[in-house]
Amino acid sequence: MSKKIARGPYKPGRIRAQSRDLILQAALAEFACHGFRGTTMQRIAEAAQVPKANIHYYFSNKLGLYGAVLENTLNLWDAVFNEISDHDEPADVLSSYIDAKIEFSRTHPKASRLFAKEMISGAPHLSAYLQQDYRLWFKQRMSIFESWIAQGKMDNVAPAHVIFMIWASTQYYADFEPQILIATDTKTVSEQAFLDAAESIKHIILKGCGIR
Amino acid sequence: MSKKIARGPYKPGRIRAQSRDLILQAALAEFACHGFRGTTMQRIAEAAQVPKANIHYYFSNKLGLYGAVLENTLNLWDAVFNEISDHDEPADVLSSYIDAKIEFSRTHPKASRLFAKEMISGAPHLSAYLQQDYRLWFKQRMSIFESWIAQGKMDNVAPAHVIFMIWASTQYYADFEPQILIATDTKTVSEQAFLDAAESIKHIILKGCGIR
DNA sequence: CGAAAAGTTGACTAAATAGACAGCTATTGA
DNA sequence: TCAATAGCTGTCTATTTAGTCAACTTTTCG
Repeated sequence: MSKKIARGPYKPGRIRAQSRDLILQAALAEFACHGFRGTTMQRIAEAAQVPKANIHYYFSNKLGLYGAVLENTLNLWDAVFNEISDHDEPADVLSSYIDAKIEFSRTHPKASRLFAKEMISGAPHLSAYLQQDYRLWFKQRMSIFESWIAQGKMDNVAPAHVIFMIWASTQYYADFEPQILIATDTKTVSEQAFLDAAESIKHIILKGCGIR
Repeated sequence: MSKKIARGPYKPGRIRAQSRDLILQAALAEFACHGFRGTTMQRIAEAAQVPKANIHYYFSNKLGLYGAVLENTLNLWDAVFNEISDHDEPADVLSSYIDAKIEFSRTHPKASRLFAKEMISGAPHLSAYLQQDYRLWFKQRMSIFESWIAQGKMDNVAPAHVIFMIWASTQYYADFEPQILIATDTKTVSEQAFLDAAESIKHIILKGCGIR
């Protein structure tokens, strides 16, 4: 451990070494798998291959580290949330969103699992982060769905439940991977399986909502 | 704590007092919320209102207790799994199954969450329990779907993904309750919300699969 | 009844854990 | 070059935790 990176003018707490990223990455893996209380600083240190004391150099304490990991994760979510506002036709909007969500599950399974663990535990550390934007996003999408229904572009299905169904179905492929592996008797969920999943979900959601 | 129950002929480890159920119930709540490692025997003891040492009278150790809780939970799942073999028409079969799954989410949210936590953690303690029956059940349903497709009773959608979609959508209402509460800005998920969810899921899945 | 077993518990122990801290090395910028 | 600071780490400590144990109370059944 003797890697350093270029550093700008001295501003305490601004620019940090690579170790910080190693720690965040290892912490995400551990927290996603064992939750906040179930994760030990020692295990994170071992996974990141840094001494435990080094973690406490970059993060005030365990909760601080967890908060940093959560924040990283939520920024990733936001990117997917906002990636769908260009199109107008329900079929295009939902298709893109489902594709983006499935792709997120494939490329960021740990982030998805961390989020899921938080939710299942009652979101004890999450409320502070989302509250504001989250509801706004949800309400806006709800009203878009309602206008589509009014225009006869889709069936009169409760918009909230459609959104929940999309979230549930797409996140499932990251969060419940073992269940998929056991059921399908395979070792890994292939990229093709993710693509197939996206196709099936799109078919069922679009046709099921009477779109197009 | 001085309640006892009627006991049969003396067979060590056969018939146990009410405390055992209290402990199992408290343990389910704690494990479902904090996972295996994140749960302490002390907290379970407090929740069950028994001394910690009493837990170790009924259960060999923490893992033994967790195993007992898991087994209880999986027995509940099995009941739902097998509750759908009477009907023949896809619409009836899927409707009943979705209703049963949503009802399970409503009445046994903790069991659902415990199961979800296990899956997200990589199912470290679960493999031993299901493996056998689980795949069989899955394969049987898959072939039923395939025969429906062959008979033109439903669209050619990959059966596995349909099942995953039903599992994901129905379990979501138990596992991700906080996400629902935040999104819909409510305090609790009402029974009516569960019924609405079931209706929406049934509508989308059935129509989406081209059934009836 | 009364001995034996079931059921219960407070007090203890060994291990694990979060975090503190003093001292070390490497890098910076004047 | 060199002092100041960033970056790093071995060691220690107070606390929490799983699990033990011996002693206690209640129930069973001959």
